[in-house]
Formats: sequence, C-alpha cells, structure tokens
Amino acid sequence: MDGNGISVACNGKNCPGCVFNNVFSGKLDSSELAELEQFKSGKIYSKGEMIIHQGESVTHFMYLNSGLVKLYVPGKSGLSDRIISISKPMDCIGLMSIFSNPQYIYSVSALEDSHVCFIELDALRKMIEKNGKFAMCFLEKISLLSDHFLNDRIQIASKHMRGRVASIILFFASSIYNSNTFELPVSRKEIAELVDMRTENVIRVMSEFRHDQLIDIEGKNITIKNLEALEKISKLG
Amino acid sequence: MDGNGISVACNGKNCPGCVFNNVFSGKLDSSELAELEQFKSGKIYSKGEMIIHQGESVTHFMYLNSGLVKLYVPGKSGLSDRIISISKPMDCIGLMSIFSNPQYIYSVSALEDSHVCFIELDALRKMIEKNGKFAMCFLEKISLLSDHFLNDRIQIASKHMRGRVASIILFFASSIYNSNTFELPVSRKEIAELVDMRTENVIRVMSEFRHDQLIDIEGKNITIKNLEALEKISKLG
DNA sequence: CGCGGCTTTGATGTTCATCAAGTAAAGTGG
DNA sequence: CCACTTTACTTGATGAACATCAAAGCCGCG
Repeated sequence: MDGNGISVACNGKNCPGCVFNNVFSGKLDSSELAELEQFKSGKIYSKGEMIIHQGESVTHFMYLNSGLVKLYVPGKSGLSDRIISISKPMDCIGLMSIFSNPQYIYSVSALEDSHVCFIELDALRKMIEKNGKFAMCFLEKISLLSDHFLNDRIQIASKHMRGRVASIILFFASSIYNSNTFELPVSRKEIAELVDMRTENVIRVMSEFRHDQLIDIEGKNITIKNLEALEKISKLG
Repeated sequence: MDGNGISVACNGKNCPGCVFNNVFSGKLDSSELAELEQFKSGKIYSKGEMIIHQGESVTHFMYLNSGLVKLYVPGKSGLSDRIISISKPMDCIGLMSIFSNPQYIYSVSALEDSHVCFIELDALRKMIEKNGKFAMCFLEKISLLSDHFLNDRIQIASKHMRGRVASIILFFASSIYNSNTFELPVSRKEIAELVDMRTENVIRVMSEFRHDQLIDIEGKNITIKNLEALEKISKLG
C-alpha cells in the first residue's frame, strides 16, 4: 500500500463483480459482507508499479481483481531479485506471510495494469474469529496456496534448464493467457529470476527452442508451434 | 496412520505434558480441551518406520510429542526421494496439505523413535469452526510453517554445495541437538535428498570440511570444530 | 557367510555460470 | 526531436560446479 496507484471505489455497488464476494460467497452472509465492505478499498496500479515493499507493515489483506502481479524477494545489494510466484485475478496476494509476520517478507509489483483490492487486516481477523466457516475457508486457501508454492520450487529444482523454460512458457500459455500465442509479460531477466537461471541461459534455451521449431519468437511475442514436444521437455526435465 | 506403531494412551491424564495442550493453551478452555481429548490417540513409531504413506486419506491431524521425523516426496520409479523437512517435537506434521487435500501429498517416516499424537480431523475442523481464536492460531501456525518451508527451498537453491552442507550441519547442531557434538539421524543419502545434491558430493564436501579442520567425522558422529568458519560458509553459499 | 545398502575416493563428462562484446530498444534531458 | 544514457537482448568462448560412472571397503542382517 504505497502512496502510488490510483484509488478506486471497491464495494458491493461500485464493484459488483468484486472477486472477494465471489471467492467467499456462501461463507459470509449478506450482513457480514456488508460489514467488511466498510473496510475495503481498491487501487489501480500501472505496469511496473510497486504494490508492496518488503519490510512494510502488514495492514491489509490483498487480492487481485484484474491484471497480473509478481511476488518476489528483492536481491541484496546488486544481486538480482528472486521471483516466488506470479498471481492472476482471483488470487490472494502474499497470503503466505500476513498472519505470521508483522512485516511483509516479499515485495509485490504489477506486471500488467492491475486492480488490487484491500481489506483491513483487523477487520478480517475479527471476521475470521467470528465466523468459523469463513475461517475454515481461509485455512483451505492458505494450505492450497503454500502447497503450490512449495511444489513449484521442487519442480524447478528437479529440472534442467530446458525443462524449466518449457514449463514457464506452458505456464503463460495455459494458466495465464489460455492461448498458444501471447505476449510475455516479463523480461528474459525476470524469467531467469523465476526459475533460478541466468538471463543469458534463458535466452539461449529460448533460441534453441526456436531453432528446433518448438516456438516462434518476435520480441516479447511467443507462439507455441509444437505443444507436445514442449510438454515432453517440461515433464522430462 | 499405518497399521504399524504401538498405540499408546494420549490424553490429559496419561499424557500430562501433551504437546497439543501446551501449544494451544490459552486458545482452548478446559472443557474444549476435554472435548478434543476424546478424539486424540497416540502411537510410538520406531526408527525407520513409516508414519504416513503418500496417497492415504487424510483422517487425522498429527503432531510430534517426541522423536524426529522426515517429511518427503517418494521418488518415482527408481528415482530417489526428496525430503521436504525434518520435524522435531512440538511440530505439527504435514500441516501443509491436510486442509487442502483429501489425500496426503507427502510421506512421513521416523528418523528416531517417535511419539506421534493424532486428533481426528473432523473433530478438529468442528473446533476450528466453533472457536475463532483457535482458528486464528491455526492460521498463524500454517502461515509460519509454509513461510519456513518456502524459505528453506529458496536458501538451498541459492547456495553452492559447501553452503548447503554447512547449513545442514548447523541445523542439526543448533535446531535439533543444541550441541556441537551429535549423532547424525540421517544417512549421507538423506542429506543429499534434503539439499538437492548427490550422495557422493555430500560425502566429498564433508570430507573436505574434515580436512579443513571444520568438523570431525566418525561414522555418524559429527563434532563441530570451527563454528565461525562453518557459519560463514553457510551464509556466503 | 553372503547379500544389499551405505560409504568413500577417483576419473570423466555435462550442465551451467561467468566474462566479453556487440546490437537493439527504450527512456532522459537539452 | 535528437543526442545520450541506460537497460534489455543476443551470441560466443571459457572455466567452475556438479552429475555420473566405476570400483572397492564397510557394515548390518537374514
């Protein structure tokens, strides 16, 4: 919650498709939802803008209404960042640490123009303590999320460079854009930060994939030409 | 919850120092504790015994009263396992996935003779839904735990072999045994599975540490001879 | 006692990081 | 708007880190 970003209304009236209401529908009744509305706010961040700085106090629970953001650990002194995950709409952002740490342990910034909603943490905590079903739902969400994060790390660690790059390309194609043609929302350097590689090697492997007719590359635009082969490489490491 | 292990009583009377009661004291009143006692059970597993098999239905919440256990992903067909973490007394075991998956996604086995306590998941869920403070406490525990797991993976991935092995030695010395002399509860192979290395390289690095007078090795017995140097290697990767 | 798994060391090859150098793209200030 | 600076991208050459293969000793266990 920077000074940056453009504040936008985010409540039942102005934000009818509000992700929060959808995600937790059934767990909260209308009066409870209305109660939380009071403590909700929203902001639009433009591409590249910081949303959370590591070390800031955790005051709000966040989720992404639209756009794309990256969660990362800033690299110490000259070292490059380490991207933990990329969150898409409906995702809770930085859910990991908000209940265990008074300060954010990760930074978050926008990869695309993003609409982020905030709920004051105190109000959310009270609701969790009041409504058991809601608490259970939260537990399940955190549990699932941390499983995924951990599994991602294990997968990356167990693959060679080609497998990692193939996985990332498939991730964008299937999980984010649902298309075999898409524009990369990240730089080659950021891909490297995401899969524990060096920028040069990300480029090298991508060029190799192009040479082998697996993908087409035009700057940031990627087209998958041989899905099966790419999936095979992604699986076999 | 295998057929293995020796059942032992685990309730307020027979298990006065029961970890559960200690961990969650203050969150549950005596009648609530008594209510959960009905759904508690305990087992003693001997060194090497399996406690949980990946794929089994999640029916209980577990925590470790005494001993030492490893949480791991069994390796597919000939490949070696991958150890996620080592849990010590007071730790909740496999807390990660019990609320998000109907089946365990990890296996658990005993590294030392271990006393494990079980609480029926249904009863625990009901208590979570009933008692908001208890729910919040659980959320904090899961959140903290998954932060640690993820951070461990990041640390490992960012270090070279020497740094990884140094970290593991320091982990056993400081977090598990509180002593500069201890007996390794794991094989060289298991250390390798824990820090993404090959057994041969774990041995090589340990031999190098011995040669450099950083540690003494006699089979499984390790003595740290130069703590500062080891900490430096662990930090700098 | 012999079998299988763990441990150890050495030799060798692969994977990857690093260094270097050049082009393209994108932002910056006059 | 153009010169200028910075950042992203790309390719090649080299060496370091690590995996793999091989061989032998050790230890516990049936």
